[in-house]
Amino acid sequence: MKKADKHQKILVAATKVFGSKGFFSARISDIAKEAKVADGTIYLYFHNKYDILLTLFEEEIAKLIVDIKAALAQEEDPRRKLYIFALHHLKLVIEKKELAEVLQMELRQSSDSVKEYRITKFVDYVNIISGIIHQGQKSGIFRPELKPGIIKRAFFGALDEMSRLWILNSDHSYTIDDTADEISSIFLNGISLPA
Amino acid sequence: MKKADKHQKILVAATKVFGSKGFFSARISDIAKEAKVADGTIYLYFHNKYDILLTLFEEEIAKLIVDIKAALAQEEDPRRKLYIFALHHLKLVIEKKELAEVLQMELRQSSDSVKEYRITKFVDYVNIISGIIHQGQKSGIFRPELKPGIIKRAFFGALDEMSRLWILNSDHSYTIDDTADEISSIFLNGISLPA
DNA sequence: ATTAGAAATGAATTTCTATTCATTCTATTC
DNA sequence: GAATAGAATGAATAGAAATTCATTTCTAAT
Repeated sequence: MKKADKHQKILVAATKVFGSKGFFSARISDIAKEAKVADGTIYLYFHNKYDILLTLFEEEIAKLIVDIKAALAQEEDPRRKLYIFALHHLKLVIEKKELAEVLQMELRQSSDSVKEYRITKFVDYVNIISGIIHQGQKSGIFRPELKPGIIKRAFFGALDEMSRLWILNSDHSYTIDDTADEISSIFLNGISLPA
Repeated sequence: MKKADKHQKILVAATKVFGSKGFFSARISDIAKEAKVADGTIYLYFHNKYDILLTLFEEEIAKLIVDIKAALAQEEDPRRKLYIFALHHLKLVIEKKELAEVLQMELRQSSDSVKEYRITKFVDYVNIISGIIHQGQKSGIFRPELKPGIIKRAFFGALDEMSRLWILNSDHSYTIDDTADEISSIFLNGISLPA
């Protein structure tokens, strides 16, 4: 097995274990077992437990950004773009459940040391939303008085919360497409009827 | 000092410590020190570390529900109610920063054991939102085709994400009122201009 | 003032697990 | 097929903290 393969294999295992038990409750030996390597082997590829989490986070968000940007490039209309972003984000939850769980956690971990780091890659991701909003305001489609900085957070928060619902419940009354549609519709048109 | 006081004193200390270091990185001895009691004393009031977190969560959410319901009772219009909910939720972040941090974490902790429990009280809280939506749909103010179950999550998610921003950043460009206003405005009216 | 019972203490114990490293395995080269 | 270097192993170590409990301190009733 190539070196890169084992690195990857450990990351995949770690994603699974972190996703199900959470970072702190996850044991190195759990990850090792899942990856079918010895405990010590993990330290040939990562500095320590936390390093596994960070690497995971970095690499996966980077992939996500590439994917979503490619999908958005196909589309001109900011309204459609918002929908596409929602769809992509929610798809992640279906296709990479464990990863989604890890991201959710990692983002919230309130430990001062974690607060420091984190940011960079994730900020890039969320800024894709404000880019869309901005474009829509420039072309006169979105209300100009709204602050992209708030909207991006609100939109991301809404999606993130839906993801959590998906992860926690197993019922799944709604499809991904319906959910993406409803969320983007709420943001685009609001919930009030015209007076 | 009365027994109940010490119970409370430990909870307050725990809120502070959990909020700043996170549940797992928080030490019982940190909490003891903060509460100015001996380590062992904590075990006279709580079964274990996790029990502190759960109690905290339960008691505080219960208070929050009472508060917010009282505020809502003053108001008839569902649109105003949504704003009031937002305002109250965001105020929590200002007034009880540490508590807000604990709630954020606790909600996300993905460890199967935690997933089990959690729910009850928190569900009650979020259901206040769907109650408002429902009322608005019944009285013909909100679009009837939207699903309250999704909206409540989206709305809560948006607020929760704003809270996180507040906790993480110290810049705070916007006031609480403006933010509550903007978030509820987005939900009520959407971001698109009339065609 | 005495004292029984409750409450609090914090050093000692126990448990748990991340990390290390001496040893073993594997594959490549001559 | 022996030699060598790189990779992998997993038992042993070390450190950290949750929890316990023998002892001390406080409280209030008589």
